[in-house]
Amino acid sequence: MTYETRLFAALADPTRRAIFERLAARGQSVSELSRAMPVSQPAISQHLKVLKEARLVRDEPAGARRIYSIDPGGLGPLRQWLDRFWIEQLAAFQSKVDAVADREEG
Amino acid sequence: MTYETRLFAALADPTRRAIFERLAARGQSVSELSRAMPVSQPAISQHLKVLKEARLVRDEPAGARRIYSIDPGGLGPLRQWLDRFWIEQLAAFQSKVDAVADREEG
DNA sequence: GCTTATAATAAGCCATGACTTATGAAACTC
DNA sequence: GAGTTTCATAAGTCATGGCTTATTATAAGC
Repeated sequence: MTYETRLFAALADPTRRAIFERLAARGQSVSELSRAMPVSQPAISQHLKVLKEARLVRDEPAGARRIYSIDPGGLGPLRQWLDRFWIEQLAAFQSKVDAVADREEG
Repeated sequence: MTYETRLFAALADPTRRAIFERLAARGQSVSELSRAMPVSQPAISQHLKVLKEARLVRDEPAGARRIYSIDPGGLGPLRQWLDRFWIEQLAAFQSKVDAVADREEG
């Protein structure tokens, strides 16, 4: 699986996005997340694994706990992907503008 | 299913992203897409349906054909979602800066 | 040291999703 | 108008994904 696909797939699940958004507000442990969410602890751990493999999240041991938090640059590739189309759309728009200009000249 | 989920889910499939990227370059018909891609015509139609429901793509009849193209504002919600975290991350950074400033003052 | 808390992994279940072939329905081409 | 092209939908198959309960490993606390 491509890294890009991993990224989009990680964000495609609503539970996983909810976890990500919680972590964006504040880093926290697995148990804290699982207490706040309507799924079991193993489910949370599995989601965190997927998020981590997509480099959206990182973890750090803290005693028996493990604090998960947002990986700061994690959304960078998503932004880059998005910007590609921003550019392309601009280019497409520009060529239409040019076409009109040419028509009015000629 | 939430609209946001539909959007991410639509982009999570690599074949579907490939279709989207082709259409970003140039609007084209189903048959044209299916000739260029390694899946059957029905598969293409099914993918286009998903992309359309995510408002990433629109279509227009042209005789027996049907020309699909990018929906211009389709990526807007994705950008907005992304910007939310951009802001949040900035805010988190700012509070750290403030903390350091307070420490140096006190 | 024994118990308790925390989190990861294993195994199994069920729904969904991506694909296929087959078919039907419009619209053009001659 | 018969044949052809184009596209959507139906139906079926197979793999994957998200969840559960059960279990194990590691660290804390008394």
